[in-house]
Amino acid sequence: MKKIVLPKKEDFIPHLAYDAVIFGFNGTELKIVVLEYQKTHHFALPGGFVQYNQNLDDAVYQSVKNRTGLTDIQLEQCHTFGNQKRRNKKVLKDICKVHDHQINDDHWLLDRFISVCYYALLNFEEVTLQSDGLSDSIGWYSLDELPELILDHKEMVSKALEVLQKNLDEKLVGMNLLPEKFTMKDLQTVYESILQKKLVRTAFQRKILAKDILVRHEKKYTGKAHKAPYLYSFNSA
Amino acid sequence: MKKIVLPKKEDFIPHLAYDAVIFGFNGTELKIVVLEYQKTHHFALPGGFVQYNQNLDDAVYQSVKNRTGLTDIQLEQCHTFGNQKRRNKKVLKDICKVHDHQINDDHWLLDRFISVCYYALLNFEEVTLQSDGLSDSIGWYSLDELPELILDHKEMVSKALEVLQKNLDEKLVGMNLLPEKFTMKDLQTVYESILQKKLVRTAFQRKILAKDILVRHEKKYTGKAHKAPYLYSFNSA
DNA sequence: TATTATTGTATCTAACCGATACAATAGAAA
DNA sequence: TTTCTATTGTATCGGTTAGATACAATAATA
Repeated sequence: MKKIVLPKKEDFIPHLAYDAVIFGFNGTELKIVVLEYQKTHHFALPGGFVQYNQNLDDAVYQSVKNRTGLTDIQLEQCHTFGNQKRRNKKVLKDICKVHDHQINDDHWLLDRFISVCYYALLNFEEVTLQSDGLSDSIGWYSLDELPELILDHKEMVSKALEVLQKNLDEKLVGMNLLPEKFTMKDLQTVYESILQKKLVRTAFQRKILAKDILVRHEKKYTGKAHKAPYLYSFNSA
Repeated sequence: MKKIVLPKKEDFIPHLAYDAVIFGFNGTELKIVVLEYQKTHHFALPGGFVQYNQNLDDAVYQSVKNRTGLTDIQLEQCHTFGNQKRRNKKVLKDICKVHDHQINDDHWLLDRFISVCYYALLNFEEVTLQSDGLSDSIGWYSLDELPELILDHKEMVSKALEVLQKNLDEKLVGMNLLPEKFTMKDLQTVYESILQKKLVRTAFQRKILAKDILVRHEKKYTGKAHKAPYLYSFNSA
């Protein structure tokens, strides 16, 4: 078991954390990044702490970038969770125990934390997930197959999805979740997995085309025995 | 000039504040509460700090309650402002100077603060505004007659209004802004001042009545020479 | 060449909104 | 009392939009 190094108190604003619900689309369904603290069976959203000389937004962006290797990330703030019971006592102690690391009861990470939750949208295919210094494993999970998450992280996922749904029609959400070129069906599947309901194909196509946000390219021949769909890209770039 | 007492470091979570955009409706237009630190010409949103054993939401609620004397308040979180430049140095020093109060450069209130912004909706007529220990004056201001506000408080007002607009159709916003009984015109004026645009009278009435959220009561005779409108109340209580 | 699944688009209908019209007031003016 | 005026409540017409249905145009297979 590798030695772990906890974040140092003097580097970060105390009692303040952030967590990110990182959404990716694998072509079929929406997935989010969840990490597991090794051997402890504690699952959590990726998160971190804010340095004294760092903007909150930048801290979150850096963290998501480090976790995923990507720089093209759509970040939106969802909600700040400030319940006084938000503390990591058991989780952190378990982690330290597993790693044979001494931790005092008055360690700053055992205190109460306020956490600002963000969602991130990015291109699933380009991601290579990186574990961090706390030596955890990390992976993609479907929304309906999430493991039990620590603290209020489950609530964060709900809130993130809720905010994402509200933003869907005005924020060109597909842009960061899809590859450069995609079919109308791809886009519809993205919408359906975010809204968690089926959409009417013909009405969806009509509505999206009327928005005038797509450029139509060549057809995509999949080898299947039916009419080939057009490829599209977003024209807003 | 009265002696001031600054909040004590040991009572509150450092670097964490909240601010509230308190909306009231005076029958004609939307107003918000702004306070002025006496003689310093610094105007600010009412805000405060979170105690170690206090939920964030509760802290904000208590603060708004203390400022307004009301308990029936609709509170919604808008956004958390985390720019590293958010510090009150000049403002606080000016206040202390005016009050002949010594403050050290390393005072905790001079540090960087992250602030969680909320909006509050309440019944304008029932409010009696209370100044607080920092000995400031406090009053209602129209959105289009706001004085210059400290830090990013102007941005907070914009964000609050934006979130309020988004919530307008699903959150029964009128309930806390209007008295128990009100006319259709009153409700329409509330909607118009929030959305900052004129609405079509007949369509508005039709839409609201179709929602089935109002109970119709007796007519309201204003003494004017025209048909008297009905009074309504919300039925969701 | 016929078959099959899928795509792109047109058409029909129901719901909804803005615009318009108009009757029903409540009080003032004549 | 009668007339007048401003406002309110509601009905109706026309345009827009979404769901439902229909159907032609494929791309590969049988």
